[in-house]
Amino acid sequence: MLKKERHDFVMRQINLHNRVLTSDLVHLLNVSEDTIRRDLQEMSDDNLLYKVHGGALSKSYHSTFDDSSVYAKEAKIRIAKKTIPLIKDGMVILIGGGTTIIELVKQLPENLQATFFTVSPLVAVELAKYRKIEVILIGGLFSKNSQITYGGHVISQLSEINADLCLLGTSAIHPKDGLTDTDWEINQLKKTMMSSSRKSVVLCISEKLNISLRLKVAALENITYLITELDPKDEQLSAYQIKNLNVL
Amino acid sequence: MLKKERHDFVMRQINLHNRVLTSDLVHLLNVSEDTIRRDLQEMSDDNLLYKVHGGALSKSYHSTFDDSSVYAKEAKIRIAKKTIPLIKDGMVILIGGGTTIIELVKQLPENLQATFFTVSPLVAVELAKYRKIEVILIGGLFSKNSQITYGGHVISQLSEINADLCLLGTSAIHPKDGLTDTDWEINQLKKTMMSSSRKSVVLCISEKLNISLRLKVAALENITYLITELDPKDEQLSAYQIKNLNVL
DNA sequence: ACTAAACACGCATTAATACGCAAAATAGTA
DNA sequence: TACTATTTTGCGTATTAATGCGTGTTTAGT
Repeated sequence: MLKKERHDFVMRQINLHNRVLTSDLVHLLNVSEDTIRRDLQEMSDDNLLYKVHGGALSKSYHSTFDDSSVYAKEAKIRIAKKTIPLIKDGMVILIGGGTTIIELVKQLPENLQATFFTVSPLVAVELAKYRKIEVILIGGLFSKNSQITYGGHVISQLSEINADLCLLGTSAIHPKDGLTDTDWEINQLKKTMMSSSRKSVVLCISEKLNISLRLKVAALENITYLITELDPKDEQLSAYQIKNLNVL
Repeated sequence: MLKKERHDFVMRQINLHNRVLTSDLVHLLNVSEDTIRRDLQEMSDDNLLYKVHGGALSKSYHSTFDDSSVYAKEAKIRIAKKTIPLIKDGMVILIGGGTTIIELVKQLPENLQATFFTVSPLVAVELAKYRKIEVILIGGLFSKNSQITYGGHVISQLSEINADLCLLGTSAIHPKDGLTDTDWEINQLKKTMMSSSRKSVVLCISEKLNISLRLKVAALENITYLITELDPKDEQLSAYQIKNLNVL
């Protein structure tokens, strides 16, 4: 294989997954580590990628993506870490939008093999970086506010799905009022997503606890897992320790 | 065998396989390495192929992945500027994916009021920034390679639409072979998009000119506008000056 | 602070290339 | 046809590029 072809291959991998491992390339291209390293070095000199120990990263990924501005990122990563054990190979999963969900997706294990349905383009793009994950983006009207698709078409598509797990971010949760929201469309969406899957997981940073908004999405009883960044035994969570709801 | 015949042979090989090895050509054409090298050098000088150590590559192969860099950005903005007058208030528009299209979207006038259908989440997100634009994201399987939705569901949705305009980026365009592509799914998609709209606009940076790939999307005759960053009178475009095709 | 993996460097080997020149092929002309 | 001018080709030789291996060093993860 010609050097230029290798370079293009690497660029494809990087555009695709935002990262490549030297060891993978060695295996995929059947050349020595040195050759790969020299390739990466050269491409790095040409400003085509960002070289790191063990491989290389997409330049754009590294510069344009401003992770730092994500609010409460640490907490969201803690939540993600606790959520991942619930996701198993072969599952069919409905996943919502929002920054907590995006953070979760970024933490997924590299070799997870699963099918994800989502209404969020950004989540779809992020999920697409995983080689073994199949992504289905539910189409419809695109909401400028919430950056998700909505509308009757979306609802009807969602209701035809039979998923194992439903992963949702939270606007507000309250011991008595359960899961609530302000936006009618999102409300409808979340309801449908929950009723289309066997189990539902609600990801919630602690500051959204004990808040109640106007539109009810679901009662606490209908949630299977509630995941926050807090210790499950934390007293802030005591009001949520009810039957059938696993607080993690 | 005459030199011209050898050149044609090489071009066929390149259009077919995207590459040729010097050593293969020596064997296939029964001439010395020097002759092959001189041939390749000559064709490279004529901008017909991209010469590398060990052989030569199709120009399209070379130019496929320069997207992430700012290199072609100027050209893309020029293209966008020329395209905008074609877009009028009230139109229903099908729009594809790709960086040229993204650049176009970024240049749209703030007050444009139109309805856009797209298969690209990234384009949808970008379009959503315009207050008066309605965005419909066509849902389906999400392609990791091309970052667009594809599959039967997408096609059937698209075919129900009756749009005024169809805006497409280009993989390759050729005076005889018309619009071509390598990827089957994208090919299907583009075909459907074009047949679902009254007029079609092809945005094409000049380095994609005179390249032919394996799968045919459309003949030149079926394109309404071809827009490049070049002056319409540029000689590189003379082969595209045919009836019913407006070169801008 | 320790260990395995990842890395950089120099070197040898092989492959690919460029260059000059002479033989061969081709084209043009009387 | 014969003769010359021009182009094209192949070969020998020198040069350059690409690759893999051995060595010692650096790095990341625990």
